[in-house]
Amino acid sequence: MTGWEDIRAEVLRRIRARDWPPGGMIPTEEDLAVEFGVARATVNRALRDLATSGVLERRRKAGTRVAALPVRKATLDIPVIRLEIEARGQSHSFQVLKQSFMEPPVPIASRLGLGPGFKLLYLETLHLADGKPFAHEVRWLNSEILPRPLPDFHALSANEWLVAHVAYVSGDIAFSAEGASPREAAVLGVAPGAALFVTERMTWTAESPITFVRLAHGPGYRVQTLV
Amino acid sequence: MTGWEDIRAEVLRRIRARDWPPGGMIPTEEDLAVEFGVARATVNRALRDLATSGVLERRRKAGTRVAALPVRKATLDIPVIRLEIEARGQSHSFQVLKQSFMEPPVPIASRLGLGPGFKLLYLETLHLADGKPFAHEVRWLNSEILPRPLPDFHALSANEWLVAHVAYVSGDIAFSAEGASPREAAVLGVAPGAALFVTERMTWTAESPITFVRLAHGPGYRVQTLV
DNA sequence: GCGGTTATTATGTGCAGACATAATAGCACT
DNA sequence: AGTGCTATTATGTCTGCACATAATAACCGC
Repeated sequence: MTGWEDIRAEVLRRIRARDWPPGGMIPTEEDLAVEFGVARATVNRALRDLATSGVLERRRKAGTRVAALPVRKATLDIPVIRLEIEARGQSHSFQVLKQSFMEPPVPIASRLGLGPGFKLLYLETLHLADGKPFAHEVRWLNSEILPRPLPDFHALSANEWLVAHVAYVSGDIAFSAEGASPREAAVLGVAPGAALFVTERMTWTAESPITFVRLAHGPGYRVQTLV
Repeated sequence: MTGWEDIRAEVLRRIRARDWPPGGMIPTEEDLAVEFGVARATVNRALRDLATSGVLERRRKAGTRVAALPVRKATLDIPVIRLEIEARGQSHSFQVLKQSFMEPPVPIASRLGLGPGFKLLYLETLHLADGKPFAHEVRWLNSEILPRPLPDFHALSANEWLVAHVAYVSGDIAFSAEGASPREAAVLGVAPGAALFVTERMTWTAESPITFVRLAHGPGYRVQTLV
């Protein structure tokens, strides 16, 4: 009956009821274990979970306190774009607009840690939801990690091919808002300068960069999450 | 020497090295426990952690498999705006531009689940970083949950006052890109229609809405996270 | 007082064993 | 074949105990 989730819920209730006010200390794991009649490990699991979600702050010896200014940790699911569109009940398709092998612009090369003269595979793709423009994708790919002959990115999106075939190690994601460039405006069918939701991703293996992607989403795009 | 984090690292290495390919099954916890010479609970901790970050998919009896299309779970820290600015080494200040008591527009009222005629406290605030406009905040507050007399939101921002005094239960956050309204453009000092990064939050107690906030961030604002 | 060493303490993590639970696979019966 | 029960199995979680670790508190010599 009293699992660690029940304990977590009860602790959360006391915090929200201000039994344990923000910034205040709460009892030790051992005290709570006695009170709830469970093992300390069970209390630990509950409190650890609340700590990772930003509700509690824990330090050895110092004890556990309720976060004064809780840093809300929102967990965003970032699915493959095809699944994102299909989850809305729409059908996904895409067109490869451009494909070439060339030197990237300096800012991108430097962010990927590449010296001058290093050429990358450039791919420009338009993603469609129910046939209507959904997002504009610009991608730079390290061709050294690709097999020969090059895979056919017209058949399977570069994203999904990479997920299936290339071991990644690390990466980062950034979100921002940017005005549509003339090119983006034309491709997405919006006015130049229109506000686009942009996500940029970089991924790496242990040694070398894999890819840089910039996805520009048309108006109305929202990323949402519960807290 | 072999803690659960080492096991997690080794499992991740094998996944990324394609020893265990996407979509494939991995050995049972018990087998791995024997192989690594640790208790099953330790393996469980490692695999559970990888499952919550989207790398593994686990089901009872069915076993554990490597996610075929890993849904990257990016965890965003959403701090109080003051801390966000101070973390950049800038100083935070704010101005309350408007404060009144009135009926919210229909879309906001309906999203908060309020009937017609229900009045809310309206607060419009400009947040500054080193004295320069940083974000424009529009907030609707359920005045029924506020003490009388009303707290002075000129001294302490509404956000921080709420965090310190009101028990919340649930909420959601959404991110989008929107063109600057004339009002926003004037206040933030940007051109009308300029792309703004907008975050909208709603929070609730168990019974009633607490607040709706819309934060419009000026150009250059980015939300970033490692994966 | 002051600075540095030592003891104490709360959390972090480990182990072995146990039972719970969900989902599959196999079997029996129609 | 199809259906429904049962056995099996991998993960989920709990207990009780142990030791590790980090940070505070107490102490001591000067």
